[in-house]
Order: sequence, then C-alpha cells, then structure tokens
Amino acid sequence: MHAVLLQELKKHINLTADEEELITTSFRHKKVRKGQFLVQPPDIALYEHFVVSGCLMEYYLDDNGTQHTLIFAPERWWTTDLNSFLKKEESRYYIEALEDTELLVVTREALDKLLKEIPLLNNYFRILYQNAIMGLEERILNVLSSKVEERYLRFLKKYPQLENRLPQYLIASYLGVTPEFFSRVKSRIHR
Amino acid sequence: MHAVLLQELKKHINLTADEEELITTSFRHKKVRKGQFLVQPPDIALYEHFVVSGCLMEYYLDDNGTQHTLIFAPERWWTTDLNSFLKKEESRYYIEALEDTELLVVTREALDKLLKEIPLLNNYFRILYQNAIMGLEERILNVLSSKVEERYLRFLKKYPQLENRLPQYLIASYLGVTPEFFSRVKSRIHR
DNA sequence: ATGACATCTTAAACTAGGTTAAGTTCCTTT
DNA sequence: AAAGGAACTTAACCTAGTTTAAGATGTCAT
Repeated sequence: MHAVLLQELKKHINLTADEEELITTSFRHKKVRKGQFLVQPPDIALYEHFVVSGCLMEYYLDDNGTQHTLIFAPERWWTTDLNSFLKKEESRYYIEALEDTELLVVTREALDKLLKEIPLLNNYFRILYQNAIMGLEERILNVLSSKVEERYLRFLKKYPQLENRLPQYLIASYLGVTPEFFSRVKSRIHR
Repeated sequence: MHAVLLQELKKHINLTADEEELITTSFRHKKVRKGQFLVQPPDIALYEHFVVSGCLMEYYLDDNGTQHTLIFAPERWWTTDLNSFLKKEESRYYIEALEDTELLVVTREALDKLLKEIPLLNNYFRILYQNAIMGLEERILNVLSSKVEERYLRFLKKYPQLENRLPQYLIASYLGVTPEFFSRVKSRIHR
C-alpha cells in the first residue's frame, strides 16, 4: 500500500529505512467510493492526498453552478486545495472521487513534522511543485492561445489513461467548454 | 542591493550571517534597459531572476505572432522559463524588460550548490512555488469562468502598482483579449 | 423487463470576443 | 516645429462558443 508512495518519492530522493518507516506511519490509508467528496467548501482541507488507485478531480463551482475542472488526479498524483490546506482557510475547491479510490493522506501537522525530520523531503516537494507550475503555465497558454480542438488533443497527451474512464462532460469542463459544444468538436474531429 | 533579496528570503526562513554571505556571493547583479531580453527562445534560460527594481514580463509568442503574457514581474518577484532553467532545454518563453530594471540572478549550478549548503532554502522555494501554484490555479479559473470585465478587476488587485506603468496592449495580452476589445471593455466600465 | 435518471447528440438562435480598417492622440526624434 | 511612428479608440462585420430545447441512447435499481 505505502510501497507506491515510497517508490514515487524515490524517483527524486534517497531514503533510509528509518525514514521510510517514518513516512509510512505519517500517511494514513483511506478508501472512498465513487461520488464521495474529500474536500467540500467551506470545509478546511485536512489532508494532502496521494492517489494509489482510482481517480480524483479538483474543481471550482462558479456562481452560475458551472463546474470548472482544475485537475484530474489518477494513480500517483497528488491533490488538495493547496490554499486551504496550507493556511487553514475555508476551501473553495471541491475534490471528488470519480471512481472508487484508494489514497494515502497526510495532515498539515504530520507533513510539517515530516519535513523537519527529513529535510530532503523539501527537495521532493520543491520538484513536485516545479512540475505543477510548468503544467499550469502550459495550461494557461493553452486556454489563451488554442482552440478547443487543440486543447482536446493535449488533454489526450497529458492524461492518456483517462479518455475512456471519464464521462465526456467532465472532459468538456476541463477544456472549458460546454458538453454540447464539445460533442460538436469531437464529431468534427472524427470526420 | 542584495539587501532586498535577503529581506525577501527572511520573510519565510532565518539565515545566519555566514549564510547571508554565501547567498550574496552566489547571486550576481545585472542591469538591463527597457526592451532588452533576458531570455529569448531558443536560448537556454541561464538564470533564475529576482527583480530588485523595474519590471519584467514573461510571455509566449504563438504561431500567429500573438503575444500571450504569463506573468509580470515587478519589484521582489522571481521569474524565469522554469522548464528551460531546470532541465537545460530550449526556452519557449520570452522574458523582456518593460522598464530599465535591476536584477539579481543565479545560475542553475550556483542555486543547486546553495540549496545543498543551506537546506533551509528548499523551504523558501517550496513556499514560493506553492504560492505560484495558487496564483496560477486562480488564473486558470479566471480565464475559464469569468468575463473580461471581471478578469480586469482581478488584474488590478493582483498588480496594483502596474495599472499605470504598463501600456494597455500588454494588459490586454495578460487578460487574453485583443487590445481593441480591451479598449471597448474599459470604456464600458467607465460608464 | 421496466421505469427513472444520467449522458450524449443535433440543431436553431444568440453573444462574447476577434478582425479589419480608419481615424485620433501621444511620444520621440530630428 | 514638424514628421513619423507607436499606442489607443471606434465601428462594421465575422466566428467560436453558449443557450435552450428536444430527442436518442445508456445504465442502474427494482
């Protein structure tokens, strides 16, 4: 169970057996069913979530009730409402399980302690965040400079596992268009 | 000169005199005039840039020659083409001085060394990157869920110093609209 | 099997924002 | 002071994406 997490960490940093033990005891195992919420505004986001199997999504619900997807988090992805988790402020983003999902979660306190005891972990998270920044920057440029067609093709590259696991209206929400228009675009592509 | 940088670092971490000295010698001072480029594709981004005075912008030039602004970096902001800087790959984003600007710059090698010698710095950068992520996420949601009017008002909140320092067409490019349409929006607001 | 509800498709009418183009104001350089 | 160019405005026309609505298909619990 924790092996997947340790493996992921070891992509970027080395860990002693003691450190692995410490990490294992700091992360708690959690199982949720499809449709369950892990974060729901205005609750404070209690955990940073690491997905072992299944898939989560993080989204914002605007004043018209439209859902805007920030990210999908399938296997080996991290997600939380970062602002809420770090500052203990009210969350603004929903995190919902799109499938039955197994997670490892860590509280803010446990993570702080962990970062103090294993300073090298700062390194791991620095790299994780750097990658997140590059991904988000690319996404902004996508939205600003590309038509839906092209954005869809990039979605397929970024999440090749997800194309057939997700309902289309969620992909539409990730791309920032209505399901109706997305349907039109798809049929345009396939001809 | 380096005092501004040290002050910024000390917002999040404590430093000994020795460490301050080390940082001061690792960052080099650089002065550029309005219009100069600090990163220009396909050159590799040599430095992480910290702005002491003046203002930089980072943007992407799409296939039609349209300029899309990723961020503005006025006083006390950091910027670089992160992907290029970290992986030594060809840069894709331009970084240009919008005013005569004074900077402190650090190479990848010097920064790596610094992070090894002062592990606490990982902490500072982790926090910096976390903040960047929150800002970028918010920007994505803005583009996806808000009309230009509202995006403009948020720009004003995020960069209150810049409204009167920048030409309008750059603000339009940050908002993701044409200068013509932005002009229309502004006159609509003022009535 | 049946009903109930969610998802997907198509199409017509509409709107935010883009494009083109002409005119105006402001800055710079001489 | 004059000329030239960059930045800003306005307006007419165009297009990508939205809205509304209806019908078709799928899926799940009973």
